Formats: sequence, C-alpha cells, structure tokens
Amino acid sequence: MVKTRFAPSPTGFLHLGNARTAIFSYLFAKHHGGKLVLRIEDTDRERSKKEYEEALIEDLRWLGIEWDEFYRQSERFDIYKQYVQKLLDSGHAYECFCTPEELEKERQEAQRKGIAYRYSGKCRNLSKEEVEKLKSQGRPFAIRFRVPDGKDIVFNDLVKGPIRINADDFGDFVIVRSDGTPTYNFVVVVDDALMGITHVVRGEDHIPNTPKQILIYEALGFKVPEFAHLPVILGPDRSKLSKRHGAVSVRNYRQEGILPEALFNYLCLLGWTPPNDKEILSKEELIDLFDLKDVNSAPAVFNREKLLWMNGVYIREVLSVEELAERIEPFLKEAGYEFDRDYLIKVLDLARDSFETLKEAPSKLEPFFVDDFPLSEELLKKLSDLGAQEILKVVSQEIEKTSPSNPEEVKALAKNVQKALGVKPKNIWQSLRLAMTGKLEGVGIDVLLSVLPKDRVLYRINRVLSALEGAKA
RNA sequence: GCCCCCGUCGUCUAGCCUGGCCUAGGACGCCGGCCUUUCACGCCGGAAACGCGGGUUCAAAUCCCGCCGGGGGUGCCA
Repeated sequence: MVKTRFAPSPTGFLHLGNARTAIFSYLFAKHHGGKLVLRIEDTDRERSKKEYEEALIEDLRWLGIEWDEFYRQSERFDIYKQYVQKLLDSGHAYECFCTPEELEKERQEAQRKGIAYRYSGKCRNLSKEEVEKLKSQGRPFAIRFRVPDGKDIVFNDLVKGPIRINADDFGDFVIVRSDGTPTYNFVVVVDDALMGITHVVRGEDHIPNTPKQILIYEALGFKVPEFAHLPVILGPDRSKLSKRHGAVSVRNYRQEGILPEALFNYLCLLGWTPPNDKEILSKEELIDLFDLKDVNSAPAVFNREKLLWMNGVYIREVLSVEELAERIEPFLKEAGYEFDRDYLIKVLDLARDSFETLKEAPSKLEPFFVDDFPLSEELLKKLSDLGAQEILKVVSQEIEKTSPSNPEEVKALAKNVQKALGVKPKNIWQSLRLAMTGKLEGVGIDVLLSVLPKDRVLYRINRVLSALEGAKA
C-alpha cells in the first residue's frame, strides 16, 4: 500500500510551498488508496514552538487535508537512540569530539583555499581507548555517520528522473548533536522506515540530503523508499518564495478571504496540469486525476492574480449560496453588519459575482447592510444636479404601490417613472444609486432594490429627500 | 568556488520520452469590442513564447554537445 507523509517543522506558519507539498503527498496517497502520515519534526528544540504546531494542524485541516496517522519526533527520542547504537556497533557511525570552533576553522580554511568544505575526518579513526578516555574527561561529542569514500549514490526520482551524487561531495555528517538530540537526516530515515513510508514526497531543497539518507537506509538494512522531489515555488523575482515577497503563509491567505478550496485547487496547478483543459477541480476530481509523474520538474512562480481569479470562480460559480453564506458571515459580522441567514442568502444569490475575496465582501456588499451612510454636501449637489428630488418622490410612490421583488420588476418600475417624468434613464438610475448607496458605482440597483426590504428602501429615500429639502432652505 | 536541479507567451503550462499532425494549444493577466443604470460579472476578438550556438536528420520545441541564464544545496536547521 502506498503511504506518504508530510513532515513540517513547527517553526512558523504553514508556508505555501509546504502546503503544496502536503497537498501533493495527500493527493498521491489517496489516488492510490493509500495513507498519509502527519509527522511533526520538532527535533530542533531551539526553534520548535507548540503554538506553531497547533497553527500548522489548524491550517492543514482548514485546507482540507486529512491524515491517517500522527507523530511527533520529540516523543520518539528513545527509538532513535536504539538505531544510533546499531550504527555505532556496526561501525557505520563514530563519536566526534571536534568543537564547533574547530569545525568553523576548518570551514573557513576550505573557503580561503576555494575548495568544497567537508569534515576532515579527524575523529574518524579514534581508537576505542581514546574515545573512552575523552568521554571520561567529560568532553562533549557528536556522532557522525561514516560516509564510504567515493561511492556513487543513484536514485530514480519520480519527478526529476535519475539523479547521481558522489559521496565524496559531502563529508561524514552529524547524526547526533553533542546535546544528545538526533539530527534531521538521521531521524527522517528511521521514521520513514519504521512508519512504512513508501514514497517520500518533499521539496527539491532536500535533493542534496537524499544520498545521505540512502546511505543510512542501507547501513540500517532498511528498504529504500521512492523519492519525489517537488520543484520549489518562486516569488515574482524568481527566487525562492519567502516573507520578503509578501504574504506566503496559508494563514495570510485565509485572512485575506481566500477559500480553502480555491487555494487547494490553485496550488495544485503550480507544477501540475490536469490532463484535460479543465482547471477548476474539486478535491475528489484532483484525487482521481493527480499523479506525481505528471508534475513538472521546473520551479514555478506563484501568481497571486490567478489565485484571486480562481477564488472569484469559487465564490460565484462553485460554492452553493448556503456554503458561501457560511464562509462569508464572519467577515460581514466583523464589519459590524447585522442580518439573518435568510437575508444573507438572498443577497448572495444576486450579488455573489461582485467580489473575489471574502475580505472585500463587506465593502462590496455594504449597500445591502448600511442605511445611514454619510450624506455629504458633494453628494447632495450631485443629486440635485440630476433632478433627484422629483425622481425620488415618484419612485418612492411607485415602490409603495408595487413592491418590486426581483430585478425585472425594478427595471419595469424605473421605466414607468422615466416615461411619466420624461427624464433620461441615466438620471433615474444615478439618482437612485446615489440615494441608496451614496456612490456612483457598485452593485446593480435593480438587484439592491429587489432584496432590500421596502421599509429600508423608503427610509433611505426619505432621508435623502429631507436632506435635499434642508439644503434648499 | 564545488555539487545538484531547471530553461516554451509577462506568469502557470500543453507539446518533448515514441522527431513531421506545431501556421506551437489552453489558463491568468493585458489590450480592444459587445452587454449595460455604474464597477464588476459574462460573451467575442487580439497582441504575446520554443535562451543562444553548433551538430544529427529529408525534417528538431522535440535527439546530441557546448555556452549562457535561473534556482537549490554546501550546518551539531529542517
């Protein structure tokens, strides 16, 4: 059975790149009827924070990613210890007493000479006695993996194809820090092996780590899994997408009013194309269609515009009005609007195509919720220039009489008034627009008048009318 | 520096493996038009790309080599 894993470290909010990795891991597993493991990689005690772990989980859930198993590496130190011992016993690993200062010196030396830095191997061949002696002196030590000289390590990456790296390109690397905690390259292997991960899906920044890990798999006698390295997501300047490019966490987009379905769908299109031309796809369709072998091996630039467009598609075409109402309510309440669910649904049914993020809904939908917008001098001036006084009086009489309840009836009403008064349609509509919303742009007035309760329509008209009276006097 | 990955419209990409069907297709964005009570939405149309240079071949975006360009890694971070 296929089993993938998503293994974030809790050092910040869920990054878009990681979110996409999580999505691809999830889709691949589900496509093959397999399982997804969520594993929190918190071996770095310095930087790992519980709050971030909680945020990670919340954002993953919000995105719609479901996992079948959950682990936390900090709770597995005992397990790692056993495997370190195995490596020590078999001679695949050894104690290294070099201090950070010494290593730093070696590194600088290498840089000065312009050669690639590798650990010198100073402690590689310490005798058992020497090791014991240093240990008894209380000297801190790390444990390094003994990398075989000159070995070519080859693996067939599911998205990149065959990759060959020579072991001489990296020296003996640390698997246990001097404080006793194991490092990433080591625990990742033990965990992936023990958890039965069949396909390791992760960012391509892990390619250089892969040969090291393969060496550990082999030293421990574990079966080496398949690897799939996803190209990174780039910012507009084609460098790795990071904070300096602006909003890069899932949380940011959630707050911006992006729908999880849209973000999920959009992220899939970064590096992967559906077999047909259809781009708007549900999670189920994506599970059905997705395959790692179709993932593009070139990095992709994140395109905010397209995400926004896609979010708009979800708002106006994909979600049901009921679903949309549910999602949008918090944003409207946040803006201080009062309404009930039925009213909101009526509003959304006719006006959902006027905004593309949930966050902009309050301002775009304001006319449906706010009666007492400010009546400025400028506004009253515009109204009187349009001859609004007369128009509004007649309109309000008509509304009183016919109570239009759909856009067509409103249009008919406007036409009647226009005929009766002999004014241009534009004057009718603009007068109404200014009187109802205070602005010259926005949602269709026919739409507004068909959902706004009659008493509120009349209230707004009368308020403008009396302001107009007052201005004249 | 060294190692690895990558290179089709501004952006995401299809095509590349299995050369001719490519006058290089789609999407976002952009431009123009239509619709219209405004802004949007919607509809119609348009501009826009095979990084460069060599080969191989009757034929190359597709195969080979070199160059250039971009990205990632180079940690007792993950």
